[in-house]
Amino acid sequence: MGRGKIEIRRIDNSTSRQVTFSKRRKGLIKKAKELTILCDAEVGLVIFSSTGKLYEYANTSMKSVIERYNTSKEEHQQLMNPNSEAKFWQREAEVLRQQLQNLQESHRQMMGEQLYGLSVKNLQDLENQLEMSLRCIRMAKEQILTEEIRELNRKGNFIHQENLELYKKVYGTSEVAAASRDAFNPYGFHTGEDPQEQIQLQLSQPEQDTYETSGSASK
Amino acid sequence: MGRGKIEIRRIDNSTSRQVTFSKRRKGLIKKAKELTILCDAEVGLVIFSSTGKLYEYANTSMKSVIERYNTSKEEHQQLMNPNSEAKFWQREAEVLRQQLQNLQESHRQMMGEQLYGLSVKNLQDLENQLEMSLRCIRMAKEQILTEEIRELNRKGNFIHQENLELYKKVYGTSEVAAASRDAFNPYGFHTGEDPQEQIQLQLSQPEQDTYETSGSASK
DNA sequence: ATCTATTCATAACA
DNA sequence: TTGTTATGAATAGAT
Repeated sequence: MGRGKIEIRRIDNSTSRQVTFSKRRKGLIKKAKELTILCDAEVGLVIFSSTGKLYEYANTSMKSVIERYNTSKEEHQQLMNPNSEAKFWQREAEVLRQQLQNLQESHRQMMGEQLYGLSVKNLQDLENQLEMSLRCIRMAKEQILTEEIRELNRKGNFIHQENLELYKKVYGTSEVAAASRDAFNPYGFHTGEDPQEQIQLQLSQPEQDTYETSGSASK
Repeated sequence: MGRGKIEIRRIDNSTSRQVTFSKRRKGLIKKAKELTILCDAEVGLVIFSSTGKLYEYANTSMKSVIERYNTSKEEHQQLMNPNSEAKFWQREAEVLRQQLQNLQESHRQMMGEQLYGLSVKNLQDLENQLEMSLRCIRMAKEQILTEEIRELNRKGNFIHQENLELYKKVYGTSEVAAASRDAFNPYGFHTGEDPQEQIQLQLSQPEQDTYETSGSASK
C-alpha cells in the first residue's frame, strides 16, 4: 500500500527502516485507538524501537492493562498472591466496572443511541421518562427565569422611582404628576407589586428562542 | 476503507461491533507483526474485548515485553509486590467510583432530578438533548410498529384470500363475486399490496395508548 | 465466512 | 522531519 509493493522482511537500509518505523508505529497506534473506540475494548500496546526507545499506547492505563493481563493469566495458573486485600479491591473494581457499564448502556439509550433490540414497551417507557424529565427541566428553567424577571422588575421599579424623585426635584411636583399620568415609563418596567401575571404570559411559549437574551443576561 | 466511510465512535449494534472487533483485531495484530519484522522492533499488544476476553501478541514473549517495559519505567518495579498491588486496585476502584458518580449525576439530570444549581444554558442544552433523544426513540418505535403492521396486514390478506377460496368451494363462483362486490371483508384487513399509507395515518398519533395492545402482541 | 467497492495507510519521492 | 501522491491493503457492508 504505497508506491510499490514491499516484501515483509527486515529493511536493510537503516534510514528507511527508521522512517518506516515512525510511520507504521503511528499507524499502528491509530488503529489501536480506533479499535478501542469502535469496539469498546481495552488495549495496551508497547513498542521498543531497534534502538531501544520505548513507545506505548493504552486507552485506560498501561498499569491497568498489565494488571488485568496478569489477572487474566492467573486464572490458568496458581494463585501466586493469596493477598486478600488485593483480591478484595480487585473484586471491588470489577463490580464497579460492571455498574459503570450498565449505567453507560442506560445513559446511551437516554441519549437516543443504541436503541436496537429494545421492545416497543421499553421504547415507550423510555419516551415517557424523557417527557417527564423534559417537564421537570422546563419547570426548573422557568423558575430561574421567573425569578430573574421578578428581580429585574424590582430593580427597574426602584430605578424608575428614583428617576421620578429626581424629575420632581428638577421640574417641580405638578409637572411630575402630569408626566406620570401620561404613561411616563420609558423603560417599560412592570409597575405592579406582583409581576407574576405578566411573567406567566411570557413563559407560556417555552419552545421559543426568546430566552437566549435572558440567558446571556443572567451572568 | 470499506464500502462506506464510518465515524470513529462506538458501534451501537452489538453484532456489527463483534464482527468489526474480530476483523480489526486481526488487522491490528498483522500490522504489529509487520512492524516487528520490517523495523526490528519488540512489540507487545494486549487486547481485551468488551466482554473481557483476552487477545495478545508479542514477537518475543509478553513476559519479556512487560519486564522490559517495567525496567524502562523503573517506577513500576514495585507494582509486582502484593502491598502495592492492593494499593493499585484501591486507586482503580476510586477512579471507577468517581466515574460512576459523575455518570450518576448526569443520569439523574437526564431523569429530571437534581436540577438545582444548573444554569439556564445547561438546562436548555439538556432540554435539546432530550428532545433529540425522543425523536430517535420515536423513530425506532415507529419502525418496529410499521414492520409489525405490515406483517399483520400481509398475514391478514393471506387468510382473507384463503377464506374467499373456501367460500368459493362452498357456495360456488357466482356467489363469491357478489359477496366480494358487497365489501365482504369481516376482518377489516387492508387489501392493497402496500399498506404504507394506512400505517402512516395510524402512526401520526404516537402519544396514544393504542400501542399497548401491539406491544403485548409483539412477542 | 466470503465477496467487492471504497476508504485508508503507506512506499517512494521531494 | 514533514508533506505529497500513486498504489496496494484494510475493511464496511452485503451476501
